[in-house]
Amino acid sequence: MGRVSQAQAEENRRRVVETASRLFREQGTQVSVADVMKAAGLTHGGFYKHFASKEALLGEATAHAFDALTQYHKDGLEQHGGQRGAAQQALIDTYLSPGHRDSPGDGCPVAALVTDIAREGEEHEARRIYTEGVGDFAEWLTTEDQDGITRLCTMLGALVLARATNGSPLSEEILSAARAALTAAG
Amino acid sequence: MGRVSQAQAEENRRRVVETASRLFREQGTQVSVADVMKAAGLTHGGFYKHFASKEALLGEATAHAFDALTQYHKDGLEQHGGQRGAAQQALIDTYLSPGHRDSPGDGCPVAALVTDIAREGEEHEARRIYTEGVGDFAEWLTTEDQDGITRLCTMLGALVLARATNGSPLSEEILSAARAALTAAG
DNA sequence: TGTACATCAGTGAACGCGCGTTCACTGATGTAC
DNA sequence: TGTACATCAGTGAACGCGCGTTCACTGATGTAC
Repeated sequence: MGRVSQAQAEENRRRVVETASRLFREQGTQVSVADVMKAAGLTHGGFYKHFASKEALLGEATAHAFDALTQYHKDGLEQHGGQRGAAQQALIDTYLSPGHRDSPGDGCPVAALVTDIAREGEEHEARRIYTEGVGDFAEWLTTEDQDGITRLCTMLGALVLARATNGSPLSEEILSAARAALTAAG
Repeated sequence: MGRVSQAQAEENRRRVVETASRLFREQGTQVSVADVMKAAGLTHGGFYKHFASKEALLGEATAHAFDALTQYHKDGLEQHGGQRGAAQQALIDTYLSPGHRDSPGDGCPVAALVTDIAREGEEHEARRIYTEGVGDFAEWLTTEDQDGITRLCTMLGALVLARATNGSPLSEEILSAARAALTAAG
């Protein structure tokens, strides 16, 4: 295959970032460059025409996932006619659903990347974006009565625990216990 | 070096498991067999005299960490003269301290291994032990008024989030917000 | 208690493999006239 | 609008390296007499 149009190249790049964003959340950041490129329908050699390094891709993939999260929050608010409380409750129910537990690839990046980010150096671009995203999410969850940070901790803790115990009845118990707690105190 | 006494061999094996238990919690399960052996003061070649595979080591290392957790709970209860509420409150304060955040290697295995375990197959020994450990921990945290599962979710969520945002002021905010919430609702 | 020898914990080189990254090459695209 | 040529996105082989695992070897330990 020879040269490809600028529009096609741009589209390919976008698809690589999107694919990486999904695979990193699904399988962790140790997914290989070759795996990402293959899943995006390309060969691995061309990777460095678009990105300086795998680290740079992680930065962009993280940013992409958090942009999607922000958009998701906006859409949710709009769907509930701007009623914050209703949008929050809907988010909580979706967040703590078996569906979200079973598809980390297009789910919450705060939960999916939490351990990988903790192990990256503090100066990493992905970590800066992550920290900012956590702050935004917590703010979004804040109510008159309840601290958003604590609510986020409970939601995220429940999701990652439900994933780690998936296959055991305990996994469902975790999701419903957290859902009940966040709904009652809401 | 030639053969080593049975007592020495047993001691070496114990040290490998202990070292692995620490390194897996600190850096994740992708720590290499060679790294573990080196940190235990041995060369990597002898590893397979003691363990069938790296997976088997992960199983034993996970079991070791959860045994230590159980012991920690028992000790805590004893130190507070068998008063469950006081022991729980002391645990929560330690759990959500910067000290625990900064030393995952000898900290809670539920938090340190959560993502790695989620990515292991459901039939893995380490996962069985992990799930059992989560159930025990949740039971230990239960009070008359509050569900232990939810409390565990909040604690664990706060700890992993504080680790991922470490270096930012948000990290300390997360710890103190969760501490306040878990103390007030006790 | 001493002696002869089998055992086996630990060593370090080696195995095939996949990693992140580089590079010479291809040939359609983009551009200068 | 057509033609000639430079550009460069994508390919696939190759790089050095570290991985999990294997193996021939060493020599102190454990045991049989």
